[in-house]
Amino acid sequence: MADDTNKTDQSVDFGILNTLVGYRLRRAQMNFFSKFAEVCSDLGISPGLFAIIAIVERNPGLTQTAVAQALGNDRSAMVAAVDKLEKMDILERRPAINDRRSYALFMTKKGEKFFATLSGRVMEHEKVMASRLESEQELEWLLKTLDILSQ
Amino acid sequence: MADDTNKTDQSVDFGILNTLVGYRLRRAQMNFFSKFAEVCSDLGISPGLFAIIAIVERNPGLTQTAVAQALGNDRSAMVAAVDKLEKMDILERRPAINDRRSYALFMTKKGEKFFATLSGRVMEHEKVMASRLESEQELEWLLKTLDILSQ
DNA sequence: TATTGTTATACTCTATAACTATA
DNA sequence: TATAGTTATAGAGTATAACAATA
Repeated sequence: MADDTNKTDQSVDFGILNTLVGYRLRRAQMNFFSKFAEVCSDLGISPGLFAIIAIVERNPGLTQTAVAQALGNDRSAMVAAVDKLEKMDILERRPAINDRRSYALFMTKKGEKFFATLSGRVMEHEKVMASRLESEQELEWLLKTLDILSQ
Repeated sequence: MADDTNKTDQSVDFGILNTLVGYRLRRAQMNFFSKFAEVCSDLGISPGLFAIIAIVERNPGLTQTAVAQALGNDRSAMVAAVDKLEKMDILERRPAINDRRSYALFMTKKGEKFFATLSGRVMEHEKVMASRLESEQELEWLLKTLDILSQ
């Protein structure tokens, strides 16, 4: 099977890719996403939905558009997401009191409990990954660095 | 417009998201991808296509499946990608000499020049982003850390 | 039996444009 | 005029299953 005519997978040279932050970011993020799926897919929650819940839980009363802007998503993508979360009885739309065009988003009681379970699992996974780093200081440095590269 | 009934975007509390490496990775990677698009979309190259070219350029003769495995993609996704790159006269399929099932991938002459232009642009963008870091040492540390988190 | 390239398919994510009702 | 939510739509990316040719 292996010969010296066609290269085998083991000896692949990644060349410039090894020096690119962009490529390494992609690999690391893909790994985090697949681990997230292992931990949370049975609850029907994707990373994107988790982010929405986390924002609403901390900022009750935000409109759909405000949540979208905070997360860097498009308004239109919020509709199906909030529809799903409302059907799952995790959060609910209430008419905004001062603007009849918009809805304000709030957690349900079940949603609060659900988020506690969910964030527990996510933080557990984060701790496992963070344990690969050398110190708490290194984790803080990584978070700060990723934030600098996000703008 | 702004009032104290519904929160405005400026005051959004990201809560747990601020502590999650997974979320920060996503934001940073989205930023890198949109910058990559600004720099390379006029050449018709996405980050995924760039990675394929970079691997073939450094490892001429690899099969489609070998490239897919190296990049963590599925075989089936390679077909359309290689079709496109072949139509762009960047790389070419040649029958593998010892296995009539598979093709070996090679750069064309035009592809070599194209890749030089392309990687020049990408590295320029990388330098701009890396200049936000405090030192060359910090960049090395970031690349190493992202690699650790990719497995 | 297993593997390569391929096709078909489907599902998610994302982005755009247009509509309505309100502001 | 501008904005919020919505709908329709289209594109990219990704994953699975199955098939023919070949190992």
